Amino acid sequence: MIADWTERFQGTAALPRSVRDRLLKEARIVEMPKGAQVFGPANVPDSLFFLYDGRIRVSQSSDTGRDIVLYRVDAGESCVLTTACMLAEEAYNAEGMAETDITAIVLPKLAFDRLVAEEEEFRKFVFAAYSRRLIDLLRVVDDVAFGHMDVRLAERLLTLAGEFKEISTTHQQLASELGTAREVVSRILQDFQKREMIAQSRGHILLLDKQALRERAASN
Amino acid sequence: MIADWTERFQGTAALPRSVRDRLLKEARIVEMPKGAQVFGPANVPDSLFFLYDGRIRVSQSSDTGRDIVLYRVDAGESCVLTTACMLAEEAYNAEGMAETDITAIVLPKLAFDRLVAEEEEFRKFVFAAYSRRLIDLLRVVDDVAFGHMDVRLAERLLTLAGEFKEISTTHQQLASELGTAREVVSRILQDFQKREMIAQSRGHILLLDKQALRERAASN
DNA sequence: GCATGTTAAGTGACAATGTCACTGAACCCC
DNA sequence: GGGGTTCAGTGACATTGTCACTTAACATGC
Repeated sequence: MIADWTERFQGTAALPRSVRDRLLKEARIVEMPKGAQVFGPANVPDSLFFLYDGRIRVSQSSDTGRDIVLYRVDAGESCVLTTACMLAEEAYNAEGMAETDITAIVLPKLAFDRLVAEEEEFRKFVFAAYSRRLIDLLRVVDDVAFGHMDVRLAERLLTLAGEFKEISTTHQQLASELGTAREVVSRILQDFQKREMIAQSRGHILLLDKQALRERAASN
Repeated sequence: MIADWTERFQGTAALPRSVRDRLLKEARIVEMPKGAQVFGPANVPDSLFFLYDGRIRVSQSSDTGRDIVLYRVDAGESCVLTTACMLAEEAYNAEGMAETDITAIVLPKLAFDRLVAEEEEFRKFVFAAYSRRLIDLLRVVDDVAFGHMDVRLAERLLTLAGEFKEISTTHQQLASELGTAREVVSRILQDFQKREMIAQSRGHILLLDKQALRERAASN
């Protein structure tokens, strides 16, 4: 069904045919349905994880029931947080959740080690993945510590909408994106509505004035 | 002055003598005074950085003038954020600041690459360093997004004091540790003072009741 | 259709934190 | 010991978080 997944990743596509053939033998292909927990506190992986298709949302939960999204893993990327936690063997309360149906490549630790040692391209790929996530997290820290909620929400609405004008999501889900409470999201969305930047109905938000949202997202 | 720095790092102490001798030739030893900026937005490093002696505080600044401490690099650790940013070649506004006089080992990227490729021990060391920092940042996100300020402050006071009872720091510096405003720190410290958990004088805080502080740090 | 249960969203009061403009106190240096 | 500088205290107010609740929309079974 997947002819040759090594095509898909920057870190593997450039490798010699022989190495790729070996990888195809060593790795398992795993499919999971939308909504499945890919990894989590009760589910620490012992292998390396490369996302072939779909999208994973990595979030952190507090004991008080609030969540915050740390970053998303897209197709073609590796999920280094699993790697990190595997290597550090430390507890953590981050969770990876399949946001769509996903197909992933699971590479045993041993094969991963050999690849990192032997193949510079792959090594670059892995380090770049780590760096990317570190920088993602720096951004999250910056937002949470210093950002204003209306700005962050406007930004997130635009991101979630992409090229479309409508988002299917609840206030609670948006709150979990940003690490805040539902009531706060409701308040701000009401304000946006009053200003005719958006229209709302149960479970849906229509972005009426993306330009205004962009301005809000860029301010302060 | 430094006989053989390769003794000092987990990633290098276990290497064969020949490799370590080569490293001693390839790396430079750098000393910086307390207060110096080790790296920063205007000062992106092009080499790898291992801290031989001293301590570095890595913090992030907002445009509004507030700061937050992300983590500290202690002697024997590497500073992977520089690595990350070097590799990602992305802008970032984190800053490394020498908290004491420091002595560091600066390894050219090429030598680093070779070492990662050839030496498993070193590779483990580097990955562990990355993982550690990722997890440090997860902790920061958790604290900032979900933690209460009094709890975080109590915790930080205990950490900064270590085994001692007195801390020499200003309210402003504490605020910069936690990513909040000086006034907030002042308010909470006044409360601590009223409860006789601490005593204050200009530039100094005396921890009178560490047990109470520990309880506060553990609560909520 | 309609009753009923469930989930989503709205509301008001209050607490915690962030921001601003200012005052007062401690220290430093000549 | 006067004058400047840094540190800390203060009150007013804005934003955000928390709580307890109400109201509205949808889903389901009858």
